[in-house]
Amino acid sequence: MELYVSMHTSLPIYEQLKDQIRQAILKKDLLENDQLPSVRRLSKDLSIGIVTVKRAYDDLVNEGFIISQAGKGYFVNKIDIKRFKTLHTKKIMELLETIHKLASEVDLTKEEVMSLYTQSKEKS
Amino acid sequence: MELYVSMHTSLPIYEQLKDQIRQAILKKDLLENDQLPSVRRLSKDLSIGIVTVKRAYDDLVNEGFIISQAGKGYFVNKIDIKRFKTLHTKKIMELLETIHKLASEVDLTKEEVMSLYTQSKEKS
Amino acid sequence: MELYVSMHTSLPIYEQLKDQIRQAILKKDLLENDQLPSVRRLSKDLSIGIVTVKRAYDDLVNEGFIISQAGKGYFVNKIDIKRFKTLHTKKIMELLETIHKLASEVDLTKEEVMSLYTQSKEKS
Amino acid sequence: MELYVSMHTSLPIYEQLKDQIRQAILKKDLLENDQLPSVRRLSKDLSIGIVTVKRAYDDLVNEGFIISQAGKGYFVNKIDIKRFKTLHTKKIMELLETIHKLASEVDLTKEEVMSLYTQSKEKS
DNA sequence: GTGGTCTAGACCACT
DNA sequence: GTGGTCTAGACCACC
Repeated sequence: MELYVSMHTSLPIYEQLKDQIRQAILKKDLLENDQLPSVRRLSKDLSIGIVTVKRAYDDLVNEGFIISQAGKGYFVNKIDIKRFKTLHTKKIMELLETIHKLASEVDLTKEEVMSLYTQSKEKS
Repeated sequence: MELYVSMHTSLPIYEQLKDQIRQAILKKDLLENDQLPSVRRLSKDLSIGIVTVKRAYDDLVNEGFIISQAGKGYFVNKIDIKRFKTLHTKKIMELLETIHKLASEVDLTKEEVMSLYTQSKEKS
Repeated sequence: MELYVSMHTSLPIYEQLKDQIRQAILKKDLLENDQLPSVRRLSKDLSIGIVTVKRAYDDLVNEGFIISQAGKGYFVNKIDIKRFKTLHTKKIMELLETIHKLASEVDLTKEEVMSLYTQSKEKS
Repeated sequence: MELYVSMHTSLPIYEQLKDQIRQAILKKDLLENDQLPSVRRLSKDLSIGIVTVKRAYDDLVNEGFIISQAGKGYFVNKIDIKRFKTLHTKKIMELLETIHKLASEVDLTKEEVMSLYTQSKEKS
């Protein structure tokens, strides 16, 4: 798998790494039990700090995407994609309800909110 | 101003009060320095607990809509409605970006998110 | 973590709790995702009312330090301490500008304002 | 008395007017019962809207600096400068206490806060 | 078990 | 009179 980082963005490096690895797992580019590059190796290849890589890996461990095996390395965890999607959709619903409340306070219609959403998609 | 609460809704009483007072201020039914009903008075009039009224008032103080003067009462604060709307829209944009990120992780299309939003509107 | 409250101070109990928990998070004694004592537990341990504990926790949720998960408990939120300090300093600057305006209206010199600040420090 | 407004500032025009008139009264450039320029006159002289002038005058009436006499105009009110100073100093003390609390949360020393104050003075 | 909401009192300090 | 704080219960829904 190919990982890369950009210095020309406000997104922290470890977040960039997390996003890519998460995506790779969800798109099945990385499969269960696949080993991730070692912290030192990735640090060298991308010319970034060891701590930064460690931070990304640790976060992903916390999120349940990967597991750490002491002395061996980090490996892709078994993911229940269905459950993952359900949780994500639930989170999105919650955010939408918050938005709905905020929107009603400033009299924004559904169409205006959708237009804002399209804008936010184009930005990224 | 007329305030009322309904027991036949899932919306907490203090949220109902907050919504009504917030709207009254935004619609200029309540003007700067207007005094709100005292906590005890409103508690009696609506047959609800003192703490419930206070909870609503305190939240509105936190949101900057009203101010409290110990020993005198609660009063409508000076609000820059334009600034308020700008901040609100900005907050909505941020939430939409978070949603966009989450949605891309589970391959939800714009249309599917829109449909979820419509659902969340219908619930309330 | 050890929490305690004193009845021999004018500082409200919930403010004492908030201060201690906030400091613990900022000093990294409490880390992301750490669980706080349950409302009932802390209420019993400190011999204070449930509502008082909840008031402290809810305020900290509002400030973004912790999050609540219904049915599970309160947990330390992900905090960007740098950003937090920047925002705090900005807020202080704004207050100082307000003070500056007020001070100029009553011809208070910088030294007199400084002296008032020292007094306010001694009170607490 | 000379009044002027600048378009090259973020401060609303009516705030600029209020500041100048308040200052004039406190510096005794305007004395009790002095008549202010009529709303229409000032609006023409400064090439600003009637509503803007009215807004400034009304705010000053609210603050107790001037009074409106229907059909005659606006006049400087009797000001208890001592009381005014006391109230202002009290307000400043409150703001300083808020600052003190914020400062202690981010470990800012008294000296650093004072330095920020000096900066805010230089900006204006 | 947990938090979320609500009630019905109480006492204090300020105006 | 007012708000500010606090207690000691209660019921619900979620996990």
